[in-house]
Amino acid sequence: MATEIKDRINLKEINCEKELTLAVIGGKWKLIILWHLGLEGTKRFSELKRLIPHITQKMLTNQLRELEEDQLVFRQVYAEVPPRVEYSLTEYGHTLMPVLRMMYDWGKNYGEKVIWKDAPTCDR
Amino acid sequence: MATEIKDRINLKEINCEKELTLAVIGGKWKLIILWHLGLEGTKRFSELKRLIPHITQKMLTNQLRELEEDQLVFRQVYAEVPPRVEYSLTEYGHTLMPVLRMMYDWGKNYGEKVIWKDAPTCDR
DNA sequence: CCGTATCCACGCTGATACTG
DNA sequence: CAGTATCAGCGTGGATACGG
Repeated sequence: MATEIKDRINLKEINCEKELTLAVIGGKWKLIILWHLGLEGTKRFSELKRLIPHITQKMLTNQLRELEEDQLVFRQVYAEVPPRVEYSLTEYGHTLMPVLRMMYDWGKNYGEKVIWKDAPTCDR
Repeated sequence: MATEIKDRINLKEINCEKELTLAVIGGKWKLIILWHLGLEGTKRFSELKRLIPHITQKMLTNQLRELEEDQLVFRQVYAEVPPRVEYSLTEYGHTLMPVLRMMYDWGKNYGEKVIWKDAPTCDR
């Protein structure tokens, strides 16, 4: 059974609304998932799996379910054989993109200036 | 012994620079700490402890150490009795504030529109 | 006042195998 | 193809006690 959204977020004992944001995007794989869906639009489950090689099937399902509960991701199931499921950002999900872009920029600069000279790069 | 910054961040297996940002601010108490230091300036250890009631001494120390290693927080020790230690944002730490403010705004709206009518409020 | 050290519980995550 | 189910490890964080 999927976790109730309030429960999952209450567990984090939110001190401030920033932490709500963190609770929602803080999952280990959520940023990449949101990034792909935001920039490239609708993706099938298997496409996401291929785009994020290191993720396990279990975690991809898990993270997508939570994002769906949090109303950032829309899940479209087609009653076909073989089954087809497509994921996309909800309207509200799109409002996160400026935040992610800012995090991207800051992280990029931080990597270059503070951590590595050869920071890892992701397609943008 | 404090964890080496690269080690701690490498453990997260960064896929993209956004996740670097997340690795740096993702600690359970780091957002509130950064927020207080960013808006209100220099704080003593005991002041932070009072401002963040639920945090344990161990975690406050821990989170501050990591923020210091990540070069976001500056730690000033005064050789006095009783000892006095003051924390403040580094110059680089200040560059995070726009990101935090954006997260604050998004989280606030998200709380109001999606989760609760009566979202928790933090001083701003 | 500002920490460190130790112990421990819990939840997140991964590996693996199975199903409609 | 797109999932569930189960089991196990390990890191994160909390409680508590002690130290300079």
